[in-house]
Amino acid sequence: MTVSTKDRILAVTEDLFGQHGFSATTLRDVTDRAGVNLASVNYHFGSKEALFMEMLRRRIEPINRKRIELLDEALRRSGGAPLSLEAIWDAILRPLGEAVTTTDGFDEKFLRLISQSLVERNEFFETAHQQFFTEFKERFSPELARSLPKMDPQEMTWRVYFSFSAMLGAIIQHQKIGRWFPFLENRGNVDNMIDRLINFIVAGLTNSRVGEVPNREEAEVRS
Amino acid sequence: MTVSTKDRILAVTEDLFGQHGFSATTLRDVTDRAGVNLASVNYHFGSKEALFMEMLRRRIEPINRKRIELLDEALRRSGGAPLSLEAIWDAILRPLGEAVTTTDGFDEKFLRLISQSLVERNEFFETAHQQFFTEFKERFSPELARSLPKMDPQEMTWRVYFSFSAMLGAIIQHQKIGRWFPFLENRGNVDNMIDRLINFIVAGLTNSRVGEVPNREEAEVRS
DNA sequence: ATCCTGTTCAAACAACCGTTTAAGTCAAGT
DNA sequence: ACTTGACTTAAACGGTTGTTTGAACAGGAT
Repeated sequence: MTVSTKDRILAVTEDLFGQHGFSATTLRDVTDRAGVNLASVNYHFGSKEALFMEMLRRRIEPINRKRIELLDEALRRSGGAPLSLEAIWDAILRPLGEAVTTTDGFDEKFLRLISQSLVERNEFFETAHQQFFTEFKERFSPELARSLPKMDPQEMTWRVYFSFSAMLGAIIQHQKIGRWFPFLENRGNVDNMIDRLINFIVAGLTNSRVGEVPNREEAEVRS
Repeated sequence: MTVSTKDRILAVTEDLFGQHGFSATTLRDVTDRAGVNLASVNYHFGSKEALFMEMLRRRIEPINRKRIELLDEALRRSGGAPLSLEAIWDAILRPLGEAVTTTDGFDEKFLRLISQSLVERNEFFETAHQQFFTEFKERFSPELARSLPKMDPQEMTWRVYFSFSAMLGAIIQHQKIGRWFPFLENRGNVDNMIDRLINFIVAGLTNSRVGEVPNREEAEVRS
């Protein structure tokens, strides 16, 4: 089976963008590695920018579609009753987890691609992420509010922000996890990491303490 | 008072690197904006890479130095007794907070600089961050273990990883906070955000639940 | 006055960038 | 057989890149 020039270019672009970012990736790098002619990029995509936009769009859209699907499905099963925080964050994290999973663990190339796209200062890259967040605010935010009805909205917003920070930070830093914590078990198990991340996030969201940090010096005994 | 050519270059480099990253920042951009001659970069720093390394080194080193100082100080006050988790994370987060604070709130330029440096694939940039983590593992990690003596080391490591993810994610995503949550109060208050982040992290670290997510559908009632 | 050292300057260097061009290929449609 | 349209190709385009060069400048020491 032969792969089309277009797909060959897109595949290589994913790799190189994840490794070096937009500016440092040259079209000659892409076309040489893909084994296609330099001009075919401008022929099929119009420009370098359009190529990278198309590459990112193809990767991000399915994830967000799956997220909405999982949320709808959970709501259907609950009969419209408020969901558990675990179910909500499962719908957010599991499609992302699937997208970054290969047959043998994490897809480091794709993780780097996401990291780069989050930092890249470019109109499309920002609107692409912005688009997910409007979806999130409209669909997931009300569900979180229904599941934590007694929480102050301002406090809730901060905690949701930190939850997202933990999620995105975990992705961005993932390539360093092996170097930082070489003895960590289950490093390659995506579902295991997501389970642990959900536990961490839910604990932060349901924390009973509000306001300033007491910041006494001595430790209280904790289990 | 006149500012030296070297310092003028470094200041502009910080700005432009934060805005566009390493590759997309040209030396002509830097020297034009700084009002100095193009060749002065290679004269004072040797190369473009060396310039960016020096720029980052000058910014990161004081933060890590201050972190160790705060930890030592807290241990002196506690007489060597185990510290509260809040005190430990205060030592980690407060120097970072100071570094990204100007007279009127967050220093977005510097936040972007850190974000870029975390994703940039470059030998020095990686060893610079690596350096902090060896320091962290040798000094902060044992203190965390002393403060949570009953916790399984593997579980602890995962939670520390997520804590760092939340911290770095909060920095990287900070530029988007206004667009995502326009009605969020206290957005510009650095200390306030750090207080909230410490609460979030400590809740995640002290979470009593371990293992797989139960993931039932209906919400339990939470305060 | 002369030399020395550190710095600045305009100009040029070769290499590389994204994009365009025009000719060439090849299979399907008539 | 001929035409059409989609695609590929090598070569060139003008512009920009980081770096180097050698002359010019300034100020203190000899």
